[in-house]
Amino acid sequence: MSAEAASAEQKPPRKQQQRSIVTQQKLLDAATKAFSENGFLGTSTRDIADRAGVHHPLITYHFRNKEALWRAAADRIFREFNISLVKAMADIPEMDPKARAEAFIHTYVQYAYRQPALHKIILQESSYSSERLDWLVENHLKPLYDLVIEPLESLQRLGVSPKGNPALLYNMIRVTAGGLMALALEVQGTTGFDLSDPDRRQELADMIISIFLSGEPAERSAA
Amino acid sequence: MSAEAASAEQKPPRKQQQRSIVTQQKLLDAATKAFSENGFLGTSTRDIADRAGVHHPLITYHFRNKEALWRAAADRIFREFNISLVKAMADIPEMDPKARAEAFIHTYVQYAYRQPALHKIILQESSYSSERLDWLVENHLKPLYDLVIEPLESLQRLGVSPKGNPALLYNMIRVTAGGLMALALEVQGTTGFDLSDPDRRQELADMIISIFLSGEPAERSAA
DNA sequence: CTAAATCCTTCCGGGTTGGACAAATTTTCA
DNA sequence: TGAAAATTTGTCCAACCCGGAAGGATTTAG
Repeated sequence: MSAEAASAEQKPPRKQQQRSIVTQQKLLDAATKAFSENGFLGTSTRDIADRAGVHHPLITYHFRNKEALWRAAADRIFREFNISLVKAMADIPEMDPKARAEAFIHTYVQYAYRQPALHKIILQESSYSSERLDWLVENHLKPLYDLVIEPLESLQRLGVSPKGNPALLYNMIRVTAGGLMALALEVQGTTGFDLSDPDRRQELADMIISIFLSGEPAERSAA
Repeated sequence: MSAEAASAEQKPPRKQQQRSIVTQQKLLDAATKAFSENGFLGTSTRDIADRAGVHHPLITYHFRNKEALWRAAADRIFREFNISLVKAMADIPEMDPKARAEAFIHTYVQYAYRQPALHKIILQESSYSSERLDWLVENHLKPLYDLVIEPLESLQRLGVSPKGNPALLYNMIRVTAGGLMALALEVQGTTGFDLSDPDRRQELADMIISIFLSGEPAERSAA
């Protein structure tokens, strides 16, 4: 809880106050929601400040400007997601790639529900090319892909995962696990399937696993 | 080519002029792109008019207001998609549900590429509940779902499609076929997979089929 | 208690918002 | 061909919102 929250530059002689951290979080939360709903261009800094219940000049104070705020918000989402992944992987032995893949999918489904912005922001930025999309790809999406693609290929060789282009396979998994969460409202309306129900999310995760990892889930099958 | 283009109410004593149809189309095209990029709130009518290369008061003239324009644009997308589906299904005998499912997937992939707004608009409107989302569900999404869900269940019973909640299965297919197109830019950047290449789309469709319809594609395997 | 960190208030110039309306232009049809 | 209808244009509006700057008030750390 010392100085680290993205605004420190050198060595601040004073430590960051608690309330400052709180408002930064509130702003990041609000920015995340707003940006994922209306995209970067469609979102105004004032809207963000309003959602956060904070005066809008605080954005300029804590983050340099709108662009930097977007970056900070996106950064946090993907960092947190990575942390969740690392945490989930920690227990599982490296020589059990199938179990690791299952953990990956469970984590993905859970995180994407808690934080649907994970996909919505990608979606928003995929509408047209922008420096933000490039930044997202370079700093978060590509690194994760590079990390995951090799184990996935080995799962294909083992006959656990379906054959075919691994990049496609990766994206299909990603989109069924996370992309569906971005559609939760519509899915609920159209099919009645309620993704806000934990059991239903478990069902989804299990189904993804059973489809993309052939056998049934290793231990936590609960449908 | 008589009166039918969404603004006719009773029996107009004069027929609609050709140029009027053209500007309506231009406006609908522009609106579709703009709304799918920036959502309803994030889009201004002036932006739409600019994209269409048309003076903005024409929006008020041809469509009543922003809301009605959104509705007309969404309506056209989903109608056209339905037409594509019907056309694709026409050839295929009703007693070959697997072939029909394959045609469904091919059509979905192709249409979602040509018109990624098909998914982007749903995505945009799924961010928060709105009358527009309700309208979308009631008038387009639910009807399609109701039409497709029963054959899909029978495919599951036949052992062609993987077991599990059919609503989930439907959405997984939908999202891998269409949702990926909304991410085309990002997929290209992250994995190098180029969805603008027809062969690649064919590869995707074939892979979806091989995963969700067990066997290999009936006749048009070309990967 | 004092100086730094944080927050609040106010202001800015300007751009944009959705929509209204009358005048100009083009097209249809008698 | 000419008059009426359909369509387009140009302009106006009143309001509101835009991102950001600046300085004074308040809270907090040390």
